[in-house]
Amino acid sequence: MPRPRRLTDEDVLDCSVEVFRQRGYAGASLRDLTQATGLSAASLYNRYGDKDGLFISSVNRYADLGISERLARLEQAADPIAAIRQFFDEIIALSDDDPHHLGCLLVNSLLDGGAMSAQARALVHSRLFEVQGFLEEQIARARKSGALPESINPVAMAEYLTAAVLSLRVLARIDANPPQLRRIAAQALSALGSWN
Amino acid sequence: MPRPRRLTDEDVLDCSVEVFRQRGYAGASLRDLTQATGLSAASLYNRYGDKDGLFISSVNRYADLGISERLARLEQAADPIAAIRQFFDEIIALSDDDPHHLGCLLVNSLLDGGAMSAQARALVHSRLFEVQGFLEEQIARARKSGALPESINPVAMAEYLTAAVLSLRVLARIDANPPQLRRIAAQALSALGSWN
DNA sequence: GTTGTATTAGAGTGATCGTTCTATTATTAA
DNA sequence: TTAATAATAGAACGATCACTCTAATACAAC
Repeated sequence: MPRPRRLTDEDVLDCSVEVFRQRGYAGASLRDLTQATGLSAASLYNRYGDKDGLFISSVNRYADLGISERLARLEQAADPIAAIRQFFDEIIALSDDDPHHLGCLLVNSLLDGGAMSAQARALVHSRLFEVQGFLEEQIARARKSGALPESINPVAMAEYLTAAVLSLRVLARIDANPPQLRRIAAQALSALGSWN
Repeated sequence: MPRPRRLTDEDVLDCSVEVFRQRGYAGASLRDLTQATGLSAASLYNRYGDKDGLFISSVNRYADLGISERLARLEQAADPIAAIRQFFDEIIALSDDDPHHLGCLLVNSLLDGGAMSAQARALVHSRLFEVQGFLEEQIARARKSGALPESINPVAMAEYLTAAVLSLRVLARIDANPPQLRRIAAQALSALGSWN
């Protein structure tokens, strides 16, 4: 019976995600956010409570689409090594299709010094490290199937590849070109075997 | 003939560097900065012009001590490969001795969305990529001396190792432990040869 | 229609932002 | 001493901050 929402949550959050990626937590003002989303301040506060709540919802929206969905799809692959390589390819494609160098909301927010809540900070951390869990799982799968030697430690290798992903996302925020990102990814992935 | 300064530039900037590392550009308020440095707002503005000027001076102070001085010293080493390994060791030692996880001012600022000037942003970029220049030079030296094979491309390898440094500094900002950083560094450095 | 309810726009809240002004202080050259 | 000069402290500036209040609005159930 109530008046219907003019904008869906998805539309609103997709806009706020862009603002937070561009300006960071402290740098994104409520004016920026209302202008970008098209929602008035009152509406934003009714829906999300406060700026921190909007940020948390934005992080979840970003991670659901950019990470969880992607990882769930890639986990279906028959070949775990191919899944890892595909993941790196997609990360680079993301960076390639980012003309304004917004970078990754999670990586940007990791380093962000703004006064976000401890809850928001923990969320950023945990959503980002879904990637490490995925990598660990695929490496363990590959080891079990014999595609990777027993001598490889899944935890250590996943840590290493996660670090490589972090660096790719940092470089995407600045001026790195796709060929450079591909070279770096190939070098990092060579730790998994010589057929790169 | 003028009244002498109560605090030296070095003292002031060492304090402002800490604030900017902790809070970022947008997150560091003038109140934070005056409290940390012990200088009144008027004094800060007389010396550095505005917040952006103070930030630029802070970045230069940080990079002079943390990067330029370090690289100049390591460039004196007889063995370029050892110089590179030593550089990674020192980066990890820095991260180890960072109980509040301030991280690297340059890397943090790279991703910072705050409204710093284009000049400040360019400065951060150029000071950080002194590292890549150093790595490239050492790799070229090692190749010339036969310590590295001709097949290694100095530019690509320097890009790769710089990416590894970026990831180490990102991890230092969060919760990475020294052994993890050492494992990641060793894996990255293994690209230079098998004696890691 | 009427009623009930969530949504909305827009003005308004005190607090804090970066910045500047005023007046005072501390020092040295003359 | 005195004059000249830069540094200082602290109050004050308008602007903007995150946030809230008030009223009007738009819809569904009845």
